Amino acid sequence: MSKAADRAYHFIRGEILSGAMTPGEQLREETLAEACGVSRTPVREAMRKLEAENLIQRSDSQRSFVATLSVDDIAESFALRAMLEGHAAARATDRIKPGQLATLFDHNAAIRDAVARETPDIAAFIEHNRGFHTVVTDAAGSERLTRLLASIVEQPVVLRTARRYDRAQLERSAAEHEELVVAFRHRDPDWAKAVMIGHIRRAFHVYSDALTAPPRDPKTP
Amino acid sequence: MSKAADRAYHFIRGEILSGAMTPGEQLREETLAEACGVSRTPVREAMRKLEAENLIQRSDSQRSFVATLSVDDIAESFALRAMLEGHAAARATDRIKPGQLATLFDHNAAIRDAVARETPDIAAFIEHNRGFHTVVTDAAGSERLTRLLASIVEQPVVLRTARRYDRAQLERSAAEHEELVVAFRHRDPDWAKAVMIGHIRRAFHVYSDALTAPPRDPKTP
DNA sequence: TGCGGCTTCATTGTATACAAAGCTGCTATA
DNA sequence: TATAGCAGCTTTGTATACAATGAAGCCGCA
Repeated sequence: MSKAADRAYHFIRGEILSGAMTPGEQLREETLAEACGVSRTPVREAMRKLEAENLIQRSDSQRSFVATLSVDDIAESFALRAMLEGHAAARATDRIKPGQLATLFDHNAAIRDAVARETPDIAAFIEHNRGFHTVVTDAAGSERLTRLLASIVEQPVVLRTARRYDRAQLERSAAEHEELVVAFRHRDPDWAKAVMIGHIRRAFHVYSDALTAPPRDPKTP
Repeated sequence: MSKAADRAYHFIRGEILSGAMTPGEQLREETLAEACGVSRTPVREAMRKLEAENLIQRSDSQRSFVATLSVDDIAESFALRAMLEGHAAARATDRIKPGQLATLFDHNAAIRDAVARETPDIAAFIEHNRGFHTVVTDAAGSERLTRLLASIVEQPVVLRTARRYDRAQLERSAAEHEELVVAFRHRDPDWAKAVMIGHIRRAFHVYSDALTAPPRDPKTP
C-alpha cells in the first residue's frame, strides 16, 4: 500500500487494537481522514482492508463499526486458526531454513526473559509471540496461507488472552514453542502440527474460561 | 458493494473467469473503467477485492495482472480448500436446516440430469456443483469461514477440473454429494467431513493428473 | 398521545483533476 | 556498438467536489 493509504491503515488499526476505539463504535471516513491527515480516498481503501481482516464490520446501510466479536465468533476463529497454523507448522517442517530456526530460538529466548521477570512483561511477551508465529507462517512458504492467517488472527483476542495468562501459563506457552522447535529439528511434520494445534487450543480455553470467571481481582481473596 | 463498484467487480471477474483476459495480462484501471462505463474509483475498489481473492496479482510497482497460478499454488489451494470445506461440512452437520437439505437434494438432482445426457452438460454441472457447495458452506453458519472459502476456491481451477472429468468421474462426484447428504441425515459430522475431504482431494488429483497427461484429443488413438 | 410521512442532515459513493512514481525509448558519449 | 542518463509518456495514488442514499428528528393528523 502506498504512503497515505498505509498511514491510514496503521492509524485505524492501532486505534482499534489499542482500545482507543471501542467495539461497536462507528467509524466515519471524514473523521478518520482528518485524524490522520489524509483525504477520504486512502482512508476508504484502508477501511476495506480492515474489513477484510474482520477488524471492521459494516451495517447493511454501508456504515462501518469497530467489530464486536461474539463468543461463537471467537471460538470459530480459534478453531480455524488452530487448523491453519497447524497446517502451516507441518509445511514449515521441511521448508524452514537454519536462519529462521535461529530467529525462532531468539524470539523464544526473549519470551523466556519477559516471563522470568518479577512482574512478567506482557507487552514483550506478545511482541515476540507474534514474531515467533510469523516466522513459522512465513516458513510454510505459502503466500495464500499467510494472507488467510492474517485475516483470522484477531490481535485484540490474542492480547486479551495473553493478559489472562498467569506465570505458569506463560511458561507453558514458551515450553510449547520450544517443543515446536524440537519437532522442526527432528523434521517431524505431524509432531509440529500436533504441538501447534495444542498450543492454540490451550490458548482458546484460557480465553474462554476467563469469560465465565472474570479477571483476577486483588480485592477478591 | 454499491452499484458501480459491484458492476466493475462482476465485469472484471467475468473477464478473468471466462478467459477473455489471459493469465499474466496487465489490467489498467482506465481501460477497465471505460469498458464497464464507470470511473476509476469503483474499478480500483473492485480490483482490490479481486486481489484479496487471488484473481489479481500486483507487481512490486503496483501494476495489476491477471493471476498466474503455479502448480504448487494450486496444490496448496486444494489442500486448504479440503481442510476448510471439510470443517464446514462437519459444522453444517448439526446446523443444516430441512430446507437447505432439500436444496442440496435439488442441486444434486440437477447434477444427475446434466451428467446423464448423451453429451454431459458441463456448464449445468458446474453451476449446480457450485450451488451445492455454497449451501454446505452457508449451513456451517460462519461468516468468517464463508469469506475464507470464497478467497480460496479458484473458480478457474474448478472450471478446468470439471472439464477434465469423464462421465464416470462426473457420476462419482454426484455420488459423493449424495453420500454427504446421507451423512448429514445421520448427523455424523466426522463422516461428513471425511466425505467432503475425499471429494475435494479426488478433484485435485484429477486436475493434477491432467497436467502431466494433457486433455484427451480425438486424433490421439 | 401515537404514528405516518416529510424534511433535513449525516454519511457514503462516484467522478474528475492533478500529483507522483515507473517504464520506455532516445540520445549522447565512450 | 554498448550503455548511462534523461525526457516524455503511462499508470497509479490522492484530493476534492458533487451525487445519492439512508437516518433522525419534526410536524400534522387521527
